[in-house]
Amino acid sequence: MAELTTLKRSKQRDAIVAFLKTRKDHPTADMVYQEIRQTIPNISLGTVYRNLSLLSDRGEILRLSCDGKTDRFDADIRPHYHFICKQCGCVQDVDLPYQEDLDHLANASFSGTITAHELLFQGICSTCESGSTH
Amino acid sequence: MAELTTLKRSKQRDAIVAFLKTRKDHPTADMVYQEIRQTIPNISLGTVYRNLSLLSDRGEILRLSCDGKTDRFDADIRPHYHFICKQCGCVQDVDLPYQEDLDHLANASFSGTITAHELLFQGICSTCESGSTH
DNA sequence: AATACAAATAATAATCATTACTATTTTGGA
DNA sequence: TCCAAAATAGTAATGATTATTATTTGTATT
Repeated sequence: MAELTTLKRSKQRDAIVAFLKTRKDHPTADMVYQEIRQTIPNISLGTVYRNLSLLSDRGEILRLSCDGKTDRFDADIRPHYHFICKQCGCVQDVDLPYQEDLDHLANASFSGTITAHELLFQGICSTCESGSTH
Repeated sequence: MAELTTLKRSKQRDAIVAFLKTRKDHPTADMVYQEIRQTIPNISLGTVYRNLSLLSDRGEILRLSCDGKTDRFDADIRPHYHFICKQCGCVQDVDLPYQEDLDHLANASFSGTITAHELLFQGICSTCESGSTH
């Protein structure tokens, strides 16, 4: 996975990272693609996927699997939790510090070794709550 | 999603549920298919997918999205946590009660309404630890 | 600045998991 | 037994992602 080859910069990869840093909604690969096309019209979708995988393999961005469907990407690599709205499917950050004690608690009765966890909250986002469309 | 149509029994669906109840490793749709074929040789993969979706929509089984790739299914519908091995990818149950306080903590600083969460632990399973293959 | 070579790209094809379609069969109540 | 709804097998289609390949680009070295 994470081969340690020498990276060479490309304006495509730079644009992908720069775009991700402006966003807090954890875009999918296709959302990144649609956005970068505005400035680099002939960028290939494969290039977007390859760079997103390369960057997350190297730990420069986070890959999130919130629904079973498409992965999302996050330029904020600090450990933090996420929320997904059951109605509109939007993904947001949750302002709750990483709970290390969960790893200790779980390890106590686990046969292998637990080193980390991912926590995904579910519910209804504020937008869906106000505009009652159900 | 969850249409409330009258169910009619089928030996295919019965076999799927019965099989899932014998397993604690949260099989994928294809694993279910491969197993059921042993007793119902001409079962269709589409039938397996349709029934797994139908059953999880009705809350009779759980659908798990542990890696970004393929969904897994669990006949144990009580809220509980899971573990995925970073080395072999196996999925196991974690013996830790559902932490309701996490939902309260997260809600305190959240704009919408959080009703539940999913928690996935990561690390190395005991099998990978003993057989050191790296 | 020119050279050289590895890395990156665009474009396309291929793969994998999953869903949709359709004609036929099965189920369970009238 | 009869019938309509539900379920099925088999197949085609979809959507997300990865692989392939010929060409282009970045950067270290002359």
